[in-house]
Amino acid sequence: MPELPEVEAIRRQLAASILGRSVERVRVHRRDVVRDLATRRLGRLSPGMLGAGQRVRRVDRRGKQLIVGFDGGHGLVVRLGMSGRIELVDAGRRRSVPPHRHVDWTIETGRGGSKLRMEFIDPRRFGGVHLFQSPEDLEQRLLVNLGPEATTIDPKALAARLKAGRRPIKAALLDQGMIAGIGNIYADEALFRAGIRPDRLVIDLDAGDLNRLAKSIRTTLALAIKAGGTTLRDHRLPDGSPGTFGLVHLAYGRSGEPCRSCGAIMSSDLVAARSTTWCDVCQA
DNA sequence: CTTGCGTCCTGCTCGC
DNA sequence: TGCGAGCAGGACGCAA
Repeated sequence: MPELPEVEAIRRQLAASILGRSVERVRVHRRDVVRDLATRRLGRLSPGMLGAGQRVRRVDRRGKQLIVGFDGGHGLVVRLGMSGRIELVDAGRRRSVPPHRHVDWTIETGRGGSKLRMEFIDPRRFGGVHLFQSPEDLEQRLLVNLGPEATTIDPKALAARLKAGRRPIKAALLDQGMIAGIGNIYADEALFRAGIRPDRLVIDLDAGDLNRLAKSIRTTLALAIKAGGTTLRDHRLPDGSPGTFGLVHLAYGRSGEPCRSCGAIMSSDLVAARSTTWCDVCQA
């Protein structure tokens, strides 16, 4: 499940390979993954709307969203959802078509005619490709409801955003309008590192809690990005390699196992309708 | 307004 | 061994 670290690791590989390159061809194999209101506004979906015939001018990220921009300021936002991934392969290499490959882009590399193929693959189809017409359209329509970036969150911004909500802190962390980029894995990891139980109500957190939480969010995400994210099953970097952060998870997926800090058996339950794991001793 | 819950979708795991 | 139920969850729509 790609969260901020997975998307950022993907973005870095992608940018290194396709930034400044020309898109020769775009093929949409499943129209309904191109989910965009703009499509309806603009009428027909054309390859040019997905970058065909243009250069890649930006490869950015906001929260969990991957942003690819083309000449003229238009572009697309890839949401990976649960099982989505971006694969980058040599277009000349013979290989079987991966199942659930919904869109692919053929990209010129400028080196002796070899070409790359970028593929959007998403079995569960919780993800999709959203089109924007300009940087303003991107900001105002696709990114407008996102809170501040989790990678750089500070205690003040965190407190201002959370206010005094009467819901579990984990539910607030999963809310992209509060902070952008955190999902189920990194919510559990950050809360463990901050020593805060996931079911603590936001209103019950004090300044010390928020300080530790903001810091743990930043450090957890930084470490995870460096590791290429967490590969449970689906996540792969564009070159096919897995992320290795799962090897050093302290909370997520460790229900019933000994706490890596104190040795107590890790507890788990549903919080915010998501499976949640924590340590009763280390988190208060 | 805030919060909570059902829905989408496929593939994997588990139990009988 | 085979098969069906249960589970995983990001974002969104709707209800209270």
